[in-house]
Amino acid sequence: MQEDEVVTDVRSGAGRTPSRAVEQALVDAAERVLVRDGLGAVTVRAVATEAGVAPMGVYNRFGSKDGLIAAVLVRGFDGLRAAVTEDADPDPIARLLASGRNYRRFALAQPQHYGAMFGGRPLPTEGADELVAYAAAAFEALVDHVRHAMARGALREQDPTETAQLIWSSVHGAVSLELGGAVLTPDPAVTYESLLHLLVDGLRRPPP
Amino acid sequence: MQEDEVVTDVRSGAGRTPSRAVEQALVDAAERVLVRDGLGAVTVRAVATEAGVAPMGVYNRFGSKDGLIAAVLVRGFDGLRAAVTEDADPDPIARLLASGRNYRRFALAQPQHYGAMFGGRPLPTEGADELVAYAAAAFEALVDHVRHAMARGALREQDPTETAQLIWSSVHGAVSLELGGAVLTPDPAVTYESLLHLLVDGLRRPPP
DNA sequence: CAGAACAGTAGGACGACGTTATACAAGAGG
DNA sequence: CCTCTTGTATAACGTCGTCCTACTGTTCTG
Repeated sequence: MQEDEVVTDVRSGAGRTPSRAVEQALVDAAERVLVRDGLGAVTVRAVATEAGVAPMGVYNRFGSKDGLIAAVLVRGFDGLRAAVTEDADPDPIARLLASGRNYRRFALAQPQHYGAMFGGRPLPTEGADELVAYAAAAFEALVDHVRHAMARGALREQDPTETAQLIWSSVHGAVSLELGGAVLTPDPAVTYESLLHLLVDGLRRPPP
Repeated sequence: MQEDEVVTDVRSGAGRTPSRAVEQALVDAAERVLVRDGLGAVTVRAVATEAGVAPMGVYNRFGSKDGLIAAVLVRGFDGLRAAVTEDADPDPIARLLASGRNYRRFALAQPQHYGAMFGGRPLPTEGADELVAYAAAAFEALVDHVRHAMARGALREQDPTETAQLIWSSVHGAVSLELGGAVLTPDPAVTYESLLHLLVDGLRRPPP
């Protein structure tokens, strides 16, 4: 934790520290436990057992339980960014709609990840910088789509961050409520689709 | 827990059980601890100490820690309903906008409550019925505003629940992200105002 | 090639948590 | 007056996150 230890060379994989594999195994195990048993079941002992290492390994590698969870959430944010980025339809509006649908699909497919990413209150302090960077990258992907749409004249020109924030707020709220079982309409998918169209229609460039 | 014990009469307040006061004291204490130290600090022992009773009182009165927290959240949802209901401007659109602003004001004024109401994942099982009822009442207040606006011809006619769900999703998402420090625009209040207008404009009855 | 220095591991221990079991005090019914 | 129910208080159990101590294997120096 003091300062970066300069590793002179990489040693072709399993050289200096044979424990980079342990690091990977711990994150894998934590992710498995998270998906299988929920965030509450992600305990240091359970993850260490699942990974086949001693509980102390968590503290050697990640500093604390929060550091380990942060490593898992980094993967989550990266997956979210990938979901938002894929299906880059050339048509700007189609691309935005696809991003919104993929956002929801990701959240419903990885509800435990999504809940831990946005529901768990105090974001882990350990490894928070990396976490924020990955979260910002996911948001930036959305901003890029907005910029693309504005450049093509498909969305009203204004600060892209402002517009992206509006979209993210609405989309996150809808997904968050749906995961919490608080969507009271008969078909959440239909309501979500209405929301997406409400957003893009409202943000469209008004006809000349 | 078996079945409803029929209390023959009310006994003018402090009759049969002198512990209704203890119940009140525990909820008050839990609320104080929640506001002062956050949800994580709401432990059975801490609340009992704050209320000046033994930890067992929590289990006698509420069955579990979750039951106690549910009692606190009932107050929270009631406050949220009150916030959404107040300022019932006769103009439907003004009323909707005021509700949205009051919703955010409530969340920012009671961030710990709001976080526990929507952020804490497994909603407490104990007293869940009452909790759901109060949450539904808050949502129903919004549905009423939407119905009022539709009846006056200010909003496009469709299922009011559907429309209210759209509004709630967006508003909750914005507030939730703001409480989590994830609003990346310079002035969250301005962005929130944009969101409110985007919603009401998009839901307005199109000109004839 | 031998010994020193050291990062990483293993296991147990500490305090705090939610919860439960056991023993005790106080008011209602006969 | 005795009994029985009801609620309280104390102490304990198991698990959690975290830390301390002893130990092992590797890496560098001579």
